[in-house]
Amino acid sequence: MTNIKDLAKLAGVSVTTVSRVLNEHPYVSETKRVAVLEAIKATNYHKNINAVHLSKGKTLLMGVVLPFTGHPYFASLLKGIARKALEHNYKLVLFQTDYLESRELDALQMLKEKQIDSLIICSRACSMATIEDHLHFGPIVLCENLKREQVSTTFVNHYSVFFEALEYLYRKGHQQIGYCVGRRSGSSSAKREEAYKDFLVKYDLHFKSEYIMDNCLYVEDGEKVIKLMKQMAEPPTALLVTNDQIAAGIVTCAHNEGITIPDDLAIIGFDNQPIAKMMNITTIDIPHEQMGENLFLQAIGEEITHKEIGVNLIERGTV
Amino acid sequence: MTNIKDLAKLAGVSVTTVSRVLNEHPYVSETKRVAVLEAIKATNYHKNINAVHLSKGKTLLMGVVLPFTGHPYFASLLKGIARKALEHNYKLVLFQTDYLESRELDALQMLKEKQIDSLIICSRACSMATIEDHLHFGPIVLCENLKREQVSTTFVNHYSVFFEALEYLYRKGHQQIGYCVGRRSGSSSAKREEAYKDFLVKYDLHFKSEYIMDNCLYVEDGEKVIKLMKQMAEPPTALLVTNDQIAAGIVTCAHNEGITIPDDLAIIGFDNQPIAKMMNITTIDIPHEQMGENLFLQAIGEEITHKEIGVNLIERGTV
DNA sequence: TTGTAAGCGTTATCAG
DNA sequence: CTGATAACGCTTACAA
Repeated sequence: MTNIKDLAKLAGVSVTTVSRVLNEHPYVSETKRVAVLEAIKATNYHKNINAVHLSKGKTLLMGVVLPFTGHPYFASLLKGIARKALEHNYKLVLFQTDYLESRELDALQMLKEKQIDSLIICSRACSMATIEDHLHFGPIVLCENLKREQVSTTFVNHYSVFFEALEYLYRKGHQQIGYCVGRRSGSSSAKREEAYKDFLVKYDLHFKSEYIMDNCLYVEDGEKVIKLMKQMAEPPTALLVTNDQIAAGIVTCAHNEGITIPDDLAIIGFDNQPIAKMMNITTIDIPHEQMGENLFLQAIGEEITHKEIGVNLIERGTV
Repeated sequence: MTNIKDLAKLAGVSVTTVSRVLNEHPYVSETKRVAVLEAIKATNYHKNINAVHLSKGKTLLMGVVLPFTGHPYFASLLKGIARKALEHNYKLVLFQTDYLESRELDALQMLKEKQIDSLIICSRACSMATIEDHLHFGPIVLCENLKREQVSTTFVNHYSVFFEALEYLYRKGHQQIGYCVGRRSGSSSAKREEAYKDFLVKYDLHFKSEYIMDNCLYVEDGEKVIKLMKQMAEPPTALLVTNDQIAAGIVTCAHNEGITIPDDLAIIGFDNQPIAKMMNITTIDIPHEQMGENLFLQAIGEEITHKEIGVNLIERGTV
């Protein structure tokens, strides 16, 4: 494997000069430049990037922490991040955590060890204290509604979005409203639960814990939701479903079970995915790719910022 | 940022000794070990991994090239790869190519520059010649039906799988069979087209180019397929759909359009995704995660191997 | 415009 | 068991 020193010898110049043409610095005479270029061709030379990293203390590698890539929510986020990464010449190192804290710690460790320059955590499992402990090794950005001094965030205000959606359903005549989330212990779900309870108080409705359905992630979970509802003495007349995939599963399954939508059951999905359009599902459009882009930009930016992303209700046929 | 030299000074030993305790070598006296360990605690020391990489010439980083992560096929592959990566202490660098050759070249470049030890290409856009040019920089493994001397592969025999599926439909009485693929120019699709044509010849049926529908990737493409079929004078009575998502879209859409399944139209999906089970779609089970695992193992293995993965027809209600 | 030489932080070799 | 010292391959003052 030929290196910069060999090149120098071959071209009859110093390593510095070689480095200069490699990095397109000015102040290299045309003659020498050509000589070096020829040596490069002749030897099929290419840099050892690890040496560059060591020397510069930077890697142009960004870590991305997410529980799984298969879920459309994270896939969209990732798409936005990847787009900006490409533009800015960064590569992405993926950490699929399955919500295991240990995997998140792996990522934090790589930040420590300087193998990645910065870290985007799309969904956090570890404590904020742990995050803060690692902050001085490099920028960490989060995708949640938080406004700490030292951490940039991009987020949707799940509280107000949820509250408004609930009021929308209330105005449409619903008083028994349930909802499905992916992971009730997550920070977004906490905000949603808060909104839900405040909504109930405001309209003097009472809380039924069975109306909150947890662990809904994929289309097939729609079946589970319908089953749960059939077991209820007084099932909800409307459902907020935090992802269109599950909303689609519910709609399909309801159909098989002879439940009419929206008459027997109204549905509002989230994300405005293509499937929602196809199945004419009322949904809340959330620009995930744009969020991903913003996360990336924050991760390479100097200042700490907090960006709230706006959402948009798309009225279709399920309410 | 404290380094190994500082530690040595602090603990009153040589850098070599520090390195030894860091890497858990034997032959270090308990006294010195403890001294070093204490120095590590005291300084909150952590290795600079880039120096390790440079020194060792290895990174424990594996590149993964795929067009997009949102698609369930690639997501499953990635899941399998990630699982094994975790086990073997590798991290993954993601290259989302959108089938752009230039992005694939980025990955190849990183292999050259030793930033990644090896490369898994889940779906190839560049030529085999390009691949072969990079082979001596590190192992490259492919996910396609190919048996070259120097490249390991894990694959499904799309020719025979398709052929058998076609014969299955034929036995069920279908003579007008169409099919949908994601990317007709891909190597798997080429095999499928071959099988399709051979099937037609064998049973003396004639070829209709409109029966091959390209660019079907997501659920929503089901709508497109139904539209296309409605424009045909003589639409197919059965469809092979290379992904369950699209099959699901077709089933849903057909329903809306008053097309009865399987009477008016029979459907076989591919992949055996949960949605297929939920919607009772006959499908061909392909163990993608297992493929991903195998790809990873090949990428870190010494020898070149070629592994064909078996598939399994799941008979349900759409044929 | 060019080159020398000192880092960057480890690991590996080899002699003791 | 221990420690000098030479790699690893590149960047970057600094001097010329």
